Amino acid sequence: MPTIARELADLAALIADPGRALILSRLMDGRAQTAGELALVAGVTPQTASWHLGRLVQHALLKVERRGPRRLYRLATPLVAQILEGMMTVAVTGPLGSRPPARIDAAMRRARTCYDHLAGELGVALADALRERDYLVLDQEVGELTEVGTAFLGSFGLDLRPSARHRRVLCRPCLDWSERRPHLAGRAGAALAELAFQRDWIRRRPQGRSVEITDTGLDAFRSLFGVRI
Amino acid sequence: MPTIARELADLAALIADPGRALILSRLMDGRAQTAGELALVAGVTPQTASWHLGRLVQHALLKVERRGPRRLYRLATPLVAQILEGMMTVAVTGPLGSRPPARIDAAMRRARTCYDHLAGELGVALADALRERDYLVLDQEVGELTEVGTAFLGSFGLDLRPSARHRRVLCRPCLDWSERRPHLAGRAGAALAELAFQRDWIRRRPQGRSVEITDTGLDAFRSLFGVRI
DNA sequence: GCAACGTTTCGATCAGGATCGAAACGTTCA
DNA sequence: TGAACGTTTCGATCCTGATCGAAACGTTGC
Repeated sequence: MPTIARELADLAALIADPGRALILSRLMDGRAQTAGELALVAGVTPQTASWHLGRLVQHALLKVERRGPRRLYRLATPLVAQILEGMMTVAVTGPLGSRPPARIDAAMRRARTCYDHLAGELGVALADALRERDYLVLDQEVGELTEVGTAFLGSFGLDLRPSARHRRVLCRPCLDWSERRPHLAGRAGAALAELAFQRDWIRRRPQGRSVEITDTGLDAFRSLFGVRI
Repeated sequence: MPTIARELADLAALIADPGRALILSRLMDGRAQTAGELALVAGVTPQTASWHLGRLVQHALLKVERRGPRRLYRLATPLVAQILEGMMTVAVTGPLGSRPPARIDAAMRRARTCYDHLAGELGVALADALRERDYLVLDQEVGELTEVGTAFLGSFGLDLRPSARHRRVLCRPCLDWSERRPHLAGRAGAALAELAFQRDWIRRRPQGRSVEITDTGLDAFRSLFGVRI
């Protein structure tokens, strides 16, 4: 009877080291980083980081790709990001009565990417706004884009019509760990985030996965989507 | 920037101990167990188990309830079960090339409960059968009961009409870690599992969360649902 | 109130793994 | 080919946390 519990414990042990958790958290935007950069993120020497990265690759949480003399590490699959995000939600719910928002980084709470879509106050406010206009139906477990919603997003050039070609689901809720309410994920969430980057409404910060909302972005989110933020 | 990663690491450390993982795994059927029973499950002395249980309660993974001289422990919320289930999926995907099914307990793989619904070969086959008859649409991220499906399940006395009263979602996919394909969760999955217990199609085994499929159960699943198992 | 039982607290011990210095490896570029 | 750089391997050290014996605690039932 033990085996699956053992696998669970082994996986958890892999995430349980503060340095490795920092590395995983850093890679949750889906981008790749070199071993040296990740050593800085984890706050350890390169040789220690190498040991950690080796373990993460060996257990298939990360995959590595050689780019010249350096090695680029990234999350092995989107599923890994999704599980880590879920764990963060549980982690923050934490000790009863909760002490959560206080200890959370302000920039991360404001706006960040969650693998390929938007999260944080911005992500949740965007989902709320779309819902208020009846573009979207979304609760903690399921989500659906309405016809007017599809048309509305289509007016920005996003093709979100259901299609057999795409294996990926159109619209899915993703529980936001900092806001504790769902934001928009799936193909629709990813397309919206991509649009925001392209129009310079948001910009990636040099490190970390928090993003900066530009002035034009703030205007756009408010006037075009009715976001209250 | 570090804080959320730190929370993640702390949570993972909590699950990373083999004994605690066994305890959590044991409680994933949603039922409560006494401290003494859980000590046996974890394979440690009562005082060690007490130390583990204390940590799990302190970090809000478990909640405890006093029943006379003994204390009953159970998972704090369904979200905890959901996350653990997700972690198991990632854990089993594990090392490239995979060595998964071999090390997994046969009874668990055959049929088990996943908090409140059915999982394992039985759970996945049931979802497949419902899908083949166009009662259900289900992929890895979203699920929906069709009108004929709602009517079909209604003929067993299950009231699965959408309702504002129920906060809980009707139908949701849950990735099965042993089969690596989605099975049916949400209100519909829970109702179906309850039906199966009531009609004695399946029985809980004394310990663990695997279930036994009775002879009448096997007949019922095959003839009534078209399950190939 | 006392005895019995399940459970927790305390204290000491022990082990696994994270860490870094030193050195080797492998790739790129001159 | 040799030098420079990023990265990994090796070896030794150190520290956190899991473990159990012993004892205390709290509840129930007589």
